[in-house]
Amino acid sequence: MTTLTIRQMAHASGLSAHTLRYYEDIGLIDPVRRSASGHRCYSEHDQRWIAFLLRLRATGMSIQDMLAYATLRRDGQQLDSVVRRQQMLQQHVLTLENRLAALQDNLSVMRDKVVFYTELASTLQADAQPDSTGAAHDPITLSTRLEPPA
Amino acid sequence: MTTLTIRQMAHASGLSAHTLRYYEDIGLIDPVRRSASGHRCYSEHDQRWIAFLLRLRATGMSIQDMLAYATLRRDGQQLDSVVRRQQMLQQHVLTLENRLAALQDNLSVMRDKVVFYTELASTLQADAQPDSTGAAHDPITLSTRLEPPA
DNA sequence: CTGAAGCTTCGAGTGCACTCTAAGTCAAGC
DNA sequence: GCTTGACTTAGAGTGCACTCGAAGCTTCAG
Repeated sequence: MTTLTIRQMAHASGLSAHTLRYYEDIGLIDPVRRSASGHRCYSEHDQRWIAFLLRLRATGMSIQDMLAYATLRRDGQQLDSVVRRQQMLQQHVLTLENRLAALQDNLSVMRDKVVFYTELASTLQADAQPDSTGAAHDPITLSTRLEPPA
Repeated sequence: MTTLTIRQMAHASGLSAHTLRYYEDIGLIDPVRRSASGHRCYSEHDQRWIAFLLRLRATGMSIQDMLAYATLRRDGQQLDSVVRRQQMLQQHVLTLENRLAALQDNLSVMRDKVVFYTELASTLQADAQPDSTGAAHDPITLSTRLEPPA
C-alpha cells in the first residue's frame, strides 16, 4: 500500500523525476495512477517494475529492447507473450554470461598489470635510494622488468 | 617484426581505419611509424598497445581516462608516472570488481526470471491442452504462479 | 596501367539516453 | 497567502564515441 510521489520514487530509484516522466511518456512505464490532484502515485507494483527496469538498464539493455519487453508485459499471461519474454530474457542472460567471461578475463589482465606496476615502482624507488633498506642492490630485477606486459 | 597496414590493423583490432586515425589524432595512439610513401606501419609494439586499449575500452573506460593513461605512458619508467598508472589501474580494477559483483547479482535475478517464465509457459500450455500429456491437471501450479517475481 | 588503398584536413552527422528550459497552471502544507 | 512541488506540451541541448563524406592528392599491387 506504500505509494510514492514522483520525488520519492526518484529518490528511491536514483532516476530523476524528469527521467521517470520520460520513461512513462515513451511507454517504458505504464501510466501511473494519479491522486485526486493529478499527481503521480507510484504503487508497489510500479516500484517493482522500475526496480527490474533498472536491472535491465544496468546490464546494458537498450531502451528499445526494454520497450519491447514492457510492451509484451502488457499482454499478461498470454502464452505467446510469456514465451517471447522468456526468450528475450534467455538471450539477455546469454549475452551477460559472455560479458561476464570477458570481464573476468580483462580483470585478470589488469590485476597482473597492477602487480607489474607495483613491482616496477618499488624497483625504481629502490634504485633512487640504493641503500635506504640496507638490502643489496639487484640489477637483474630492474633489467628483467623493463618491458611492460602489454 | 610483423608490421601491419592500417587496413590490416583495422581488421585485426575490429576498429575501423577511420577510428584508428582518430585515436592517433587525439593522442590515444602514439604517432605510428610511416613507410617511405607515408603509409602507416603498425609495429608489434603498437599492436600490443592497441590490444590493451581495447581492454580498457571494453571495460568501459572513457576516452578521457584512456588519454590520461596514454599520456602517462609516454613518461616511460619515470617513478611518478609509473605510480600514477598503477593507481589508475588499481582504481579501475576496483570499479570492475564492483561491476562484476553487480552483474552476477543481476544475472542471478534474470536466471530466476527465465525459470519462472519457462514454468509459466508450460503451465499455460498445459492449460490450453488439458489432457495432451495425460497428466492430471494441477490448479495449484497455476494459482500460485500468477504474480511475476518482479 | 589502372583500380584499390592510402594520405590529408575539416567539418558535419549519427545514435543513444537523457537532461533541461520555458511557459503556464494547479494544489498542498506551513 | 505564499512557497514548494507537481502537472502539461514541446522543443532544444548535452556528452560521448564514433562515423562519414568530400576534396584532392599519392602510391602500391596485380
